[in-house]
Amino acid sequence: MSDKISIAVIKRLPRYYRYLGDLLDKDIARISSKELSDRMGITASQIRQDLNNFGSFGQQGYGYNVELLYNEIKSILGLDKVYNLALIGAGNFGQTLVNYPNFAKRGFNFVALFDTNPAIIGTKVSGVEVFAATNLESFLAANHVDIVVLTTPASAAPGIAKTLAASNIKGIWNFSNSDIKVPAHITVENVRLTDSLMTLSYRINHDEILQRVGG
Amino acid sequence: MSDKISIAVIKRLPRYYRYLGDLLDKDIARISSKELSDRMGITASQIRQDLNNFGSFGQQGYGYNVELLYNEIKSILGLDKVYNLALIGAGNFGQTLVNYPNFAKRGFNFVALFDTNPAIIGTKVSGVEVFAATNLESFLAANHVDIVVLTTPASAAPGIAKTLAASNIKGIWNFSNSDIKVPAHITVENVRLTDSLMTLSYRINHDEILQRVGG
DNA sequence: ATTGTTTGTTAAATATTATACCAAGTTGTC
DNA sequence: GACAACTTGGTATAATATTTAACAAACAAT
Repeated sequence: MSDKISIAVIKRLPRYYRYLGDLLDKDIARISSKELSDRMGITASQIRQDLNNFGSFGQQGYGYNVELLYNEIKSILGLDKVYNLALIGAGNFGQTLVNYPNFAKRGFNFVALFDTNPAIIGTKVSGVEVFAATNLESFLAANHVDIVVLTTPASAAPGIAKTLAASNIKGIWNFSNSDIKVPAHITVENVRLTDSLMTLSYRINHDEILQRVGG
Repeated sequence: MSDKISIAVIKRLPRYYRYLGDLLDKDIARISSKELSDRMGITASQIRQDLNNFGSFGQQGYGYNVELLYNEIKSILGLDKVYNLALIGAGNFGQTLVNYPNFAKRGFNFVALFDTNPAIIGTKVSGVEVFAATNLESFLAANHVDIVVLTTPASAAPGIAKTLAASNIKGIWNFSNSDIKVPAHITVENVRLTDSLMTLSYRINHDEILQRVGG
């Protein structure tokens, strides 16, 4: 079942999840792969194949029960669980993430923030305290943290990565523009805003019509 | 030359650019594909093949001149130009982007912000004025804007997309969680933070060691 | 001159991704 | 309850993309 699912499939799951959520909101109870195909601009065949990586959720002659499939994908994505997040780098950008209500709504709860700036250490952001970065190691040792959100300048990232490597966190959501190295048991998900903007810049200047939904 | 470059190659360019910038900072004047390979964790063969999509920048027996290659990639990415940006949705997240100094440093200049919130219309963020969203269409008609940064809630996106479709902007940097539809002459680059977090969630729960640098 | 380096480029190998297909199970209708 | 219309699951196939290997040719260095 969970055997070598391609990364391309995994990256499509959140989009399926979003569309199914929309259908749920519209009280649509069932949907066929063909109908979903029309809405999403993906072939019905691919939709069925994607889903069948994880199990058989549909029924011949009927299609898929929207709510059931929604919950299946939710579970596949691990969104039926709750996660403790710690954020490192509580500047402008970091604070914006903490303030964003949708993460908490989905079970991603910030439990602590860390920074080196004395001006903000001791303050709270959305009710979450900002600690001195020097406390990071002991905090991670004493508290359960699943995911570290890294929003520091690139220069600070390697040092932090070393601390994280020795902790028992499970994942890093890395917004810093640095290739961080940690052991394989820690999963790193990179978000590279400047890279994304540069890619857009490239495509604007070389628009040989390779427009894709992936964008 | 600029014929059907694969998206995978394009997405590696910013990373090359970053590494070359680091080398420049360290006053390293030349580098071979082999050496770069060791630093970046990419095969030398791939590096050479990637670069040769755009021209012949190296020299046998010598390698690559760092500064020259850096500038070539800069030019390939279109970073030797200046772009006018308008941001729609000047909330927390939008303001953070406007305040981020690195974009301006790279030639991406915000010229106007738009929002529907009366409380912030008329104010300035980093010296850039916030206009009423109703003025968007006329502003785009009267001013040169290359890129629109879309940081609104998903619900607002389709309506805005319609306005943008009729404008002469070149690209959209879309942070809204919506699949926006515009004519092919407008390039859309999506940044999906929630999708990224969901992908991380999935990988944390199914870590079958498919750790990749792409992350 | 000669040796060692290193590129550019073609070719081969691999991997990935997407599509087509159809038997078999359901639904809904008459 | 039989029949027609749907629609899935799964396999097979096709298409595409990506990566690696290999090596002649060009250059550097001494």
